[in-house]
Amino acid sequence: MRETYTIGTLAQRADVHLETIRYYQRRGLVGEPDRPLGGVRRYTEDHVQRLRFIRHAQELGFSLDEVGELLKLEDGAHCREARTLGERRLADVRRKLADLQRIESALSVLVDRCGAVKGRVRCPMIASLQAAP
Amino acid sequence: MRETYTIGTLAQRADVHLETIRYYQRRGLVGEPDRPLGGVRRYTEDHVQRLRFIRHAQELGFSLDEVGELLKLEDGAHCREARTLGERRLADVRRKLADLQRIESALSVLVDRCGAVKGRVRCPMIASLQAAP
DNA sequence: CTTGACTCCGTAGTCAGCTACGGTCGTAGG
DNA sequence: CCTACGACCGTAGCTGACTACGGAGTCAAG
Repeated sequence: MRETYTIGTLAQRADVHLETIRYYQRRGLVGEPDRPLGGVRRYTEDHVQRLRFIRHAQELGFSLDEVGELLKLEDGAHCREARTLGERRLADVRRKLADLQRIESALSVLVDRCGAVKGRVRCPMIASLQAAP
Repeated sequence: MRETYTIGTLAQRADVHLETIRYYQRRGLVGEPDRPLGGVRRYTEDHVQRLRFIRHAQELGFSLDEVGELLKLEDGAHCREARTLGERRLADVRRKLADLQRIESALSVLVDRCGAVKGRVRCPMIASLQAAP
């Protein structure tokens, strides 16, 4: 028969903070098993899986709301919907990537110029921040 | 003589929300002029400049705490310190960039695979989220 | 001198994703 | 049976950067 865990053990096995599990339950991402007449809930390997699913999705940048959407497609039979979610995420990631790349190049120019400065010249980093709109 | 503005006008000229200015004041990023005996404070072009400085720094990814540090170097005479701040920021930006790039490539592979799927095969996106740790 | 727009000020709410606290109850080991 | 350790539960706090609200005061135009 299947092993079961209390919430603390589940937290350890899935490497997720206990309070985080309770938080996910409140958000409806993780189901709570019935508790036997005022007893203690027992979780199964399915719950471990689900917590891993959530973490994997988060690692790809999905928000918990989006994770909720993905969990509805858990049976793997709605690939088009999953793809749409992935595309949205990808678009967002690419936007952020472009932003960061602009920042990276601006910043590295400034840092380099600060390194090249000799004597009492106005600091290029500060000067750039003071520049017109 | 110099023009002065009330906070609302300052907000318009610097294109910053009025409450944001008050927030910056509380954080000590922007000084408040004395108010003449229970009257209304009057701001100058210097304040507009400072708000722009803050926005520029934020656009390079500096946090408001870091902006505070930068503002201490406003005279442009402490280039080494400014450079150090810039380097820290740059390191952080590059870390985030690397993270996002990993996400981008993982996600684009998955989206592509979802696009290539024919028939009733298990959705690659979902399958990947369900995969082992 | 009144009206109405604006300022001042403190406090509280927003977003996301947790994390913590504290009192009460269940339960496993000795 | 007693004692810990943990589960349960609601609620509150945290981060960062705002944004909103409400009541009192000020100021300029008409």
